[in-house]
Order: sequence, then C-alpha cells, then structure tokens
Amino acid sequence: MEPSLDLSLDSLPKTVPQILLQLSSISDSFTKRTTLDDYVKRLEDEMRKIDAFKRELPLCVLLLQDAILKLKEEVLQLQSVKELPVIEEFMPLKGSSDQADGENERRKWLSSAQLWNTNFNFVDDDISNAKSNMNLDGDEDDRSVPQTQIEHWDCEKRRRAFELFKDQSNFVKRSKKEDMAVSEVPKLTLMTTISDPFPVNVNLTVKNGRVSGRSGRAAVSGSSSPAVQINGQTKLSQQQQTIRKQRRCWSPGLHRRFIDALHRLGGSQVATPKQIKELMQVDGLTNDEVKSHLQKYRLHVRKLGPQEGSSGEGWIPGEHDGEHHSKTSGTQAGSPDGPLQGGGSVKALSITEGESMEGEEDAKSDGHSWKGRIQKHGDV
DNA sequence: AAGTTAATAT
DNA sequence: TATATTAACT
Repeated sequence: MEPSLDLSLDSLPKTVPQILLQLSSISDSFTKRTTLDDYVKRLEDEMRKIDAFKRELPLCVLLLQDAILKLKEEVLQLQSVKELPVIEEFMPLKGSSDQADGENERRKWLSSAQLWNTNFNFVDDDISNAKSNMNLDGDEDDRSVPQTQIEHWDCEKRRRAFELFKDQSNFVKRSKKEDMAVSEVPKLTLMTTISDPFPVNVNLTVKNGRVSGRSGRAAVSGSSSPAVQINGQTKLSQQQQTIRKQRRCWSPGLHRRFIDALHRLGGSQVATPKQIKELMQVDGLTNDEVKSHLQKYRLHVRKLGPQEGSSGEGWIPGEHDGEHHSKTSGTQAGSPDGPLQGGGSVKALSITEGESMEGEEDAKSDGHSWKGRIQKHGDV
C-alpha cells in the first residue's frame, strides 16, 4: 500500500518554499538548474491548463503566475553571472553609472502611470528576462506563457473576474475579426481595432444628469437622430453621447513604435500626428489617438526631461484594457514589439542628428549624460 | 490638420 | 484623487 516514495520530482508536488529549500541544498549548479527548470516547467504546464479557467480562477492564476515569476528569478540568478539578460529597449540598462538615475526616472513616470502592473514590479523585468530565458532553453513550443499573455493578464485580471459574462458574443465576434485581420494583413494589428459597429455596452451607462456642465457642447452634438425614446423621456440615444471609443491601449510595443516614428521624424516637437501615424503603420490607430499620445508625450518630456532628457524613453504608458483584447490566438494583439513592418527598423535608426534633436529620444542607444542637465531649462 | 482644453473613465 | 484618453473647439 505504502507507495515507496522515491525522490523523483515527478511524484510528489512541492511547494515553492520546499523547492527552494531543496535547491539550496544542491551544490551542483547543473542539477540545481535542471531541478529548477523542471519545476518551472511544471508550473507553466499547469498554468496552461488553468488558463482556460482563468476567469473562474483568477486567484489561482495569480498565485501560479507569482510562483513562476519567482522561480524564474531564481533561474536568472543562477545564470545571471554568466550572461546579462537582454533587457528590453524600453528599459534602458546602461552599463553602469546612471543606471540608478535612469531607473529612478522611469519609476517616477511609471508610478505616475498608475495603471501599470501593480502586482508585480518585476513583471516587465521578468518578461524580458523570461524571454531570453526561453530562448536559451528553447523549451517547447507553446509551453510557457507568452509574455504577451502575462502582460495581458495583469491587465485583465482586475476585471476579468467579473466581466466574463458580459459579452461573449462580442468577444467571439472580435476574435474572429482579429483573426481575419491577421491573415489578411501582415502588418501589425493592434487589438483595439474595432471600429465599433456598436460599442460594447460597458460604457453605455450614462450619467445624463450632468451633461450640462459646460456649454453643453460636450454632451450632444445633436447631429443625428436621437435614437430611442423611452417612455417619452428623451433619452438620448446612448449611441450618440455615451459612446466613447474603447480606450486605446498603448502597450509598450505600441509606444515603442510611436517613439520610433517620432525619432524618425525628428523629435516630438516637430513630428506631426499624421506623420507619426503613417510611420507607425499600426492598423486601427487613429490620428486622434496619436495626437493625444503625442500630447501626453510632450507633456512628459517637458516635465521630466525636456532636453536631452531622454528619460522620455522610460515612459511607458499605462495600459488600460477596455474589456477585451484577449486574443486567443494571441497573434497580433499581443506582440509588443515584434514586427515592425514598414520601414521601421526599431532602434537602429540613425536619426538626422543634424536636426533639432529636441531631446526626448534616444535613451536607447547611447550612454547619456543627460541627466545632469535635466533641470536646465527652467522657463515654461 | 495641428494644437488646446474640457469631459470622462478608470 | 489623479491621470490617461477621448471629444470638441479653434
């Protein structure tokens, strides 16, 4: 009866602390690594399995995710000695000196962008690391959660748990659409592409009460027919007033494209929204969105690193997921920085230096000495 | 079309 | 409450 417990990892599950303990007792680095990898692999395997139920089991997902991240950190520590993990572009990891400051800057901005991943600070670190990790290992094909998923998870986890029921129909429709888009367009297609046939109901809960606040222009442009009149109450059709587009989710990758385009156009001060949009070649991205983003970007640049303070790089827009964008196929929507089509070489670009580099960019390539003079221009 | 500003949602 | 994004205006 008594199954002879052998030591094989496969038989009995270990908790994370247990596995860590076990690891600490292993001196052989190879064995250690193997053990760790195996454990991570199993975690990821389970993660995959419950992925289907993540909406029902958000907490499980979180726990698992947490464990995985933790262990991957361990992995990194094991191998960190040998090779520095490749950090994403948007995390400038310069060789030495200013790193602290750069990070500081970034964190400043990040913290100002409240919606950033609250839970795991290390998420994006870990994502990139995990990426390189995966590449190194070349594990299986699908096994580990694509970073994009992680990225989205933390976007989603908030509401996912509650929303699911909402509009499955929409969801289906959407994914289908995405799919089409994918197959048709080799280009980057970002999630929000829907040109809303009709927006999803979420926003529709209007507070009609307050429209008058301003001169009323905000409320109804009174252009087209107010659709439905309910009980004689002129309820402005929700379509008109309430309808707001889904928030554009400026994922790091998208932002990167933005920045890239910006660079190519000679800086945020000279680039125009339209041009940027063209360069970005992101499907579904509107002029206004770019304009808005540009505005925000400029503000930040002014605020933090007006000049060369390319700390501007550090900025990463918070993500707001509307209520969708869970790509089952996870093709386009997720890849943050993957394919730059267009002429878009990502960062290689040699900008026209001769121009007026305002100094919002290029945190990526050079070791900057900028931060010394950030404060320089005091005028407003 | 670009730049601004108010409104709104998260 | 603050901030990010959208809508409307200029």
